[in-house]
Parts: sequence; C-alpha cells; structure tokens
Amino acid sequence: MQCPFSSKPRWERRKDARPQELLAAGLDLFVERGFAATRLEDVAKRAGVSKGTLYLYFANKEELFKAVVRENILPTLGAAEELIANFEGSSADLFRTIIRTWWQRVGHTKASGITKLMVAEAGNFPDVVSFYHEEVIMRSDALLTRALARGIDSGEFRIRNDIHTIRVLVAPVLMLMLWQHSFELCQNPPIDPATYIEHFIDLCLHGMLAAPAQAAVLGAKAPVVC
Amino acid sequence: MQCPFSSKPRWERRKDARPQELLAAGLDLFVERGFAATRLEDVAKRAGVSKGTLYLYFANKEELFKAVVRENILPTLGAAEELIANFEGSSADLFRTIIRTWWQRVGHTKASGITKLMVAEAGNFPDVVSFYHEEVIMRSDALLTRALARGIDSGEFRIRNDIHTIRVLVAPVLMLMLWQHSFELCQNPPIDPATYIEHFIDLCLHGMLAAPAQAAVLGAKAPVVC
Amino acid sequence: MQCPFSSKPRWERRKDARPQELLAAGLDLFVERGFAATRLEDVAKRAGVSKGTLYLYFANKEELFKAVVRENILPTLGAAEELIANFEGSSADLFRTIIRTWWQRVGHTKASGITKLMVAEAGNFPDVVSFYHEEVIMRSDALLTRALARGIDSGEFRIRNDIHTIRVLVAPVLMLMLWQHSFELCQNPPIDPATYIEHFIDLCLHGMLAAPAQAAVLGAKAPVVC
Amino acid sequence: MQCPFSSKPRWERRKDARPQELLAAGLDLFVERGFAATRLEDVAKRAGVSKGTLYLYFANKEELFKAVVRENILPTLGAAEELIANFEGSSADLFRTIIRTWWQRVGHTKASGITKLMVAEAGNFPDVVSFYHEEVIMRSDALLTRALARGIDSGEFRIRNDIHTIRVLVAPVLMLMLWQHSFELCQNPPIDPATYIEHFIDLCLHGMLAAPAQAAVLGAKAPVVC
DNA sequence: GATGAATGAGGCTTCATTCAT
DNA sequence: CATGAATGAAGCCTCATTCAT
Repeated sequence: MQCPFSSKPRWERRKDARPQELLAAGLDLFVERGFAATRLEDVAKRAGVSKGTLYLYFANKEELFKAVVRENILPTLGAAEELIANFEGSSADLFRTIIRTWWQRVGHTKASGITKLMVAEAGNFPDVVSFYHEEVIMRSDALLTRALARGIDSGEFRIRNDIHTIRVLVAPVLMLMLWQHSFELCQNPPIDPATYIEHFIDLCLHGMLAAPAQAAVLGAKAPVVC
Repeated sequence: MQCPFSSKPRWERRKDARPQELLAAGLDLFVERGFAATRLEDVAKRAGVSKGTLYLYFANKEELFKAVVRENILPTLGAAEELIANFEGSSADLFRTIIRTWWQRVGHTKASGITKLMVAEAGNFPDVVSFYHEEVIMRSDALLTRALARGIDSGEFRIRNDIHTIRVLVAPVLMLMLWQHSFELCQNPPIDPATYIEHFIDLCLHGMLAAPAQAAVLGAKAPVVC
Repeated sequence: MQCPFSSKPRWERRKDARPQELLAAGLDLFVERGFAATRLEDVAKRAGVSKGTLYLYFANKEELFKAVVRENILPTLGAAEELIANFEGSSADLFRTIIRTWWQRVGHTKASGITKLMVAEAGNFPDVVSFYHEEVIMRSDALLTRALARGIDSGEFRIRNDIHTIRVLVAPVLMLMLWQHSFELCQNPPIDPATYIEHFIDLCLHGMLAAPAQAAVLGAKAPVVC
Repeated sequence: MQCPFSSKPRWERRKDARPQELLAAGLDLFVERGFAATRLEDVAKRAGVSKGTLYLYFANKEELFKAVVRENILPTLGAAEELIANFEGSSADLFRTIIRTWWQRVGHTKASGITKLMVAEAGNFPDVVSFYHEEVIMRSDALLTRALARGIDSGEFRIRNDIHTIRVLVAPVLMLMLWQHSFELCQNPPIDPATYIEHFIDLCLHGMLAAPAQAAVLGAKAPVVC
C-alpha cells in the first residue's frame, strides 16, 4: 500500500525531454549491441519510461534507429569546414588542428559510436548508410581534400591529392572511434586516445623513415605509386 | 592451443564437405547481416542443406558463429611471422612486403569480413572478441613491433616503437577490410585496394611533408609526442 | 424499465451535449468497424473531444457500447404499437402502413446500424443481444402477430399466424437495414430502399403466382406447410 | 516424467490435413467472434496445433481470413445453375426446389456463417466483401432472375422481374443463415429451419391475401409498384 | 544421416485505461 | 472539467530449436 503523503507520482509528464532521453538511450544500446540485438524494452527502461511511451515519439524500431543516426551526425562538420576556410598558419598546423579538434568534438563523444553502427549495419540499412556516407564521409573527404590542396599548392606537402590518400588519412581516425566501441572493451592495456592522436599526426607528417633514407626519396620528384 | 570461448566444440570435421559449406555460408551471412539478423534457415539454404542438417554439425547458432570465427582467423599469421624472422633486405622493403602480402592473403579474401564481425559483435560476444584479440590483434602487434624494432635498431626508422604507433599503422589496413564490407556497398567511386595499399605504404614511409619542412624535423633527435 | 445488461449505468445525462456526441460517434464507428476494431481514440476524435474525456462519461469501452445500443433501440416501437391498436381500415393497409412507417422512422436512420451490430457481435455480447432480442425482436414479433391476427380474424388474410411466418415477414426488413451497412458499400447498382419496400409489400400481399395458379390454391382450405 | 513405452509423440506430421483443420477452426471462430476478436492462438488450439504452425500455412491473420472466405463460398452455386438450366416442371416447383436445395447444401452447413462474416466485416474488408458480392450475390441474383423469367415467360408468375424483387426474395434466405449465427444463440423458442423454409415458400408463391382480396388484384394487369 | 513440420519463447506493436497537469 | 502523456497487458509474428518421418 502506498503511503498517502509520500507524493512520488507514478510517472511524470515530460513531453519535451522524452525524445532526447530516448535517443540517448537508443544510441547507447544500438552502439553496444547493434540494431537487431537491441530490445526496445531495454531502450525504454534506460530512458526511464515504459515500452509504450517509446511509441508516442517514434513510429517503430527502425524509425528510432534512423532518428538516432540523424541526431548524431548533423552537428559534426560545420565547424571544421569553417576552420579550413579561415585558417592562417602552416598547413601542417592546420592538419594538426583538424585532427585534434575532431577528436575533441566528435571522436571523444558518444556520437563516435555511430561510426561503429554504420559499419555494423551497412548490410541491413543500406539507405541509412548511404545517408551517412553522403553527409559525413563525402563531406570529410571534401574537407580533407581542400586542406591537402592548400598544403600542396603552398609547396608544403609532397603528397598526391587523391581519394585513396584521403581514405588512408581518415582510417586511423575512424579506427580510433571503432576501437572505443569494440576491442577497447576487452583490451589490456587500453589505448590512450591523446597519445594515439599525436603519434598519428607525427607519422603522417614525417613518415617512418629517418633522415638519410628520407632524403633519397624526397629529392625525387614524384612519390611512388603502384 | 585450445580456443577459450568454445566450451566444448561439439562439431567435428567430417570427410565430406558439409561443415565447410555451412561455415562458408555462415561467414557470408554473419558478415553481411550480423549475428542476430542472420537466420539459420538462410545459412542452411545457402549451404544447400535443410535447417535440421545444420544441427547435425553445430550445436546451436552461437557455436556456428564461433566456428566461423575460429575457422577464418587461424591461417592468418604464421606466414607473416616467418617472413619477418627470415627477411633479408631493408626494413622499408620488409614493411612493404608485410603489407602487400597481408592484402593478398587476408584482406583480399572473404576472411576479411571477420574483422567487421568482430567490430560489430564486440558488445555481444566479448569472449569471442577477446579470443580474436589475442589470436589476431596481439599477434599482429607483436609482429609489427618486431618489424619496427628491426628498422629502428638498424637506424632506418626514426619512429618510436610504441603500441600507439602500431595501432596507427594497423588502422588503414583494418579500415580497408571494413570498407569492403560496409560503405563500399554504397560507394561511388569505389576504392581500388591496390592503389590504397600503395598510397598507404608511401605515406607511412615518407610522410606528408616535402623536403625542406621534413629536414627541419628529421634533424631533431626525438619525434614530437603529445 | 431497467436495462438488464448494464450492471450500473455510471453514465448520466448531462445538460451539455457531450454524451450525445460521443454516442453518435460511437454508433457510427461501432457499426462501421465492429466493437473490437473500433478504437476509442477515434470515437473521441469524431466527437471532438479527447480520449480522457470519454472516460468522464462512460466507465469503459463496453459501457459505451451498451449505451450506444440502448440509446438507439428505445424510441422504436411505441409508435407502431399504438398504430395497430388504433388503426381503422383494411389489414392490408395496416401492413403497408407498418412497413412504410418503420422505414421512415427506423430503417432510414443511423439507428438501423444497430441491427448490423447485433448480428456482428452476437457471439461476443450475448447479454446485449438478448436485451435487443427482448426489447426489439420479441416486441416486433408480438406487434406483427397482432396485426396478422387482425387480418386473419377478419377473413382478409389466409396465412397461418406462426412465429416462422413472422420471421419470414421480418427478414426483408432486417436485410434492408443490413444491406445499407454492408454490401451497399461496394454495390453497383445500389438498391433503392423505397422501391425495395414497395416490391416487398406487393410480394407479401399477393405472392408470385398469377391468377389461375393462385385460384387453385386459394380455393383450398389450408395453406401448405412442410 | 514420461512413461518410456507409452509412445504418444508430442506432435504428428500432417502437412496435408493441417490447412483444412486450420480453415475449419478459423471458420468457427471468425464466425463466432468476428475477425478482430478472434485470437490466432485460439484458432491454433482448436485445430490442435501450436501458434507457430499456423504460420507455416498462412502468411498472417488476414490471409487466413481470406482463405476461410474463399474456401467456403466456392462450391455453392454450380449445382443450382445447372438445376435451373435443366429443370422440367412448373416454375413454382423450380422455386421450391431451389430454395429447399439451397438449404440442404449451404444454409444448413457451417459455410452459412460466411454470410454473417461478410455482413459483420464489410467495413473492414471491403475487397473481400466485393469478392463475395461478385462470386455469390451477383451469381445468385442472376440465377434467380433466370428462374423468375422462366415463370414469367410461361405466364405462371405475375411478378415483375426486377433486382429489388430478387433482393426481397433472397432476404429471408440470408436472414435464416444470419439467425443461426446470431440471435439463435439466445432465443427461445428456437426457429425450425425447415418450417421457416416452407412458410417462406408458401408466402412467396401465394401471398398473404385470401381469395377474395386476391382476386381483385390478380384481375388487374400490372402489380402495384411504388 | 537428412529433412522440414512443429513447437513455443520472446520481441514488436497496439490500444484500453489511468492519471499528472 | 478536460487533456493527452504514460502505462502495461495482450496479441501478432518470427525464428532458434526439436523431433517424427
């Protein structure tokens, strides 16, 4: 029996906050377990509501999934695009800044899980993945292409500006996000993201070779390609 | 060595090809759809047998999954370990050879899908992922660490031998496998793996900077770290 | 008279129109879709109120249903009973008048849908149907029985006064109501109720047979029965 | 614990018999309760199988419903059509024969419940009802129209051959089927179908009026219409 | 062994009902 | 009073697993 003057209501009316709470819960669980293995009851429970409440805000599981993706990829790239447009300084510094900023703003956050989700569900949600591809990957490609072009034009960068190079440069960034949501769970010792980022920047800018070997190549005109 | 996540591998190799066909079908579908979204009836159909037959060879869905993983990670690393031990030539050439060979033997094959599977199912099968981590990731880490050490000791490589560097170096390789089984499905234009590989090798060995900027840094003793 | 299937009619008539609007909306939807397929939210929406308001007037879905039935069967038969008691003229005219008046007052109105509802829900609400049976069917049986008796006593009618005859006579009337709420929805060409009514009256009064054949039978004393 | 030599299997393989059993169970319950109020678990239980088995034979609830309807309206009319084509004898006898035969073959059987189902679900399954309308109602209309024409051409029938007359003639037949599955459940005394049928035939053929009144009308040329 | 019919637990979804606002 | 957000029981449907043939 309920104590009559302990007025904890059985539920509260929070129409405005619910969708965000559900999206946050959905993000967590979809990232952790994937789409099919996530039970809506668990999402609801984590958001602190009942199963039925979820359906007041999202038509079905798939719509929740799409909303989770949409909600977490939008705020990403505007800042970086602006950064490139206005940056003054060396292109090496621009590269460092892009990567570090990206880590602060995206890689570091829960939104990074979306990357894992896209990899994991590519086969099941081709249209969602296409959307992500256009909104995120193609835009970052374009963004990095511009940054590289800047360095090449100024004579700072030797590298060829090519989609394959872009993808190689993006790979460690993506993998760092994927690690956080996969192998990191069972890893010893864990990766320190900041150190990883700095080693990545150093490697990309200077390469692995020491001065003498480097000199031989860098004297040559064109980088070796297939 | 006993697989740590298979409590009792009820499945035994048989002279006939059935289990192999089931494993191949399972690999295809698990990689494409993930564990939960894969229906055993589809696996059986693709292997050309009935649903019931599958249970003659595998105790249940999870055992099939584990067998698929086990079957596709074992033959990977022995050759590479031998390669390093016996390689004669520059460490840059060793690096090139390791990467190119890896692509031929693993990245190029269907087994590459296992990587996607491990990323996707890390949250649902931590023990399987741990096994994969130990058998594949830690062994490749060790392998690359030895290759780097060889180049550093000989004065060829300037880079610090550190787990974070290793992970950065491995990332483009892993991402290439992941691309094949995710975004590649909806991509235009597609990545050419061979070009990607060569650009990756070039970037890692020489870095992005042109000769003058490079010289300034390479003259310094230690690479910059966080 | 107390309705036997409403244990306690929680609903009270109010000065404002709310309950009537809800009853009207309920009638429409219950008739169109049946009890189980009717959503209370739709009833409320059609009545222009919210879901919660419905519960201020009716204890639950079943009580609304019963109220809808009750509300639409009561005003039916009083007039007809009076008509018979006071009618002066031939019994054939009485019959015509009963049928035509019934069509104007009942068959023509939305209340006719209740008949469909009773047929459709007989298995789910036996007590409601029993109530309808007593209040409507048995009273019309009695009413028609009196009208027939009048004609038989006066020598106008040859027909035997029997419950089966009554039911046969009532059938076209009931079916006309049912058509309006079922097959009429998909019919081409539609039935014209007035024509239907007149043909029905003509057929009942005179039968199908032409004069010669008719004479042979009508000369005989008793109508043929099974 | 199960007695080891009492070899009652937990289930039997009866691929051929299942659909019919499920259709029969579905007919019973859909007729009794309507579409929405029928639970598939109950259908399965009545057919002696489990819930899942139902889905081996019917894609979903709606398909089962449609199959039930289809299965129970097909065998109806062929025989009657043939009867009319070949009948030798008076048209009054033909009429009697049609009605009596119809009762034996259709009205008497469980298939008669389909009529109730069509009335009840007309609003929810317009396409199914259209199908029923075309396959059953329009064909019976045509059939009766031919039978009436025969009698009119021979001078036996006085009645006008008109769709409204047809519908009036069909109504008692349809209502008899509807009674069986609705009010009959709560009725006292029950209707005897055979008596009902004979009274119906008598009424239609001869009408209600006794000889003198009859004569007045039957001498006139045209029957009275609206 | 091989098959695929049969099972039934479990998840998605609906909606009658409640209750905080 | 009125609202409509929130609840949760109940029903549809799927599919891993079993087992009669």
